[in-house]
Amino acid sequence: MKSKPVILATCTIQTPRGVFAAHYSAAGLVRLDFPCGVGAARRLSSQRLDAISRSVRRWHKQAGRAVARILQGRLPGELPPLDLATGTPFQRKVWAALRQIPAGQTESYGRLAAALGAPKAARAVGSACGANPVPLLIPCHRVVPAGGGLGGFSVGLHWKRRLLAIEGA
DNA sequence: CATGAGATTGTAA
DNA sequence: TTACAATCTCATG
Repeated sequence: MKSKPVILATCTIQTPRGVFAAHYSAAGLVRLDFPCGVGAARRLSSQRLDAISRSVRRWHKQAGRAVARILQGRLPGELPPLDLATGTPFQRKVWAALRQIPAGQTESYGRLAAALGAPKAARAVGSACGANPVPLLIPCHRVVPAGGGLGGFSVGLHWKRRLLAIEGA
């Protein structure tokens, strides 16, 4: 039985680049939403921070600081715990590998696949990247096609370009 | 160098 | 079981 984690709180993160939304379960950060495009103000069921548990407040503080730092081209610092219960075993392996790519550096889908012991699963790795629920913190933007170009990005290619530029890659 | 077809893997419906 | 996806590689012109 695979069940989705229960979201306890949805909190916003204000940045010069827009408003992010972070969703938390009892285990940690479940998902990070990017600012949704053209001012289409999507309603967020955010709750008052003071009505939430102590741990969520701490996590949100860490998440907010990490996001802000990354957007400034600095290292994220300490991250909140991530609740990746939604992912399949393969996806979690991919996400774990993503977190080991240092800032300013890029990997190809194919090389990542090889690192996971499945040299021919490049395309599957791409799918797993697209399923990453916590972009930015899990740096899926550092993965590009072996043949050049940018590949794809779930939240919009302009973000991928922007993030890579910020990190100087 | 640009382009296209075929191979290949993991996932959701 | 089928169809799809943020790929790769190799054969051509």
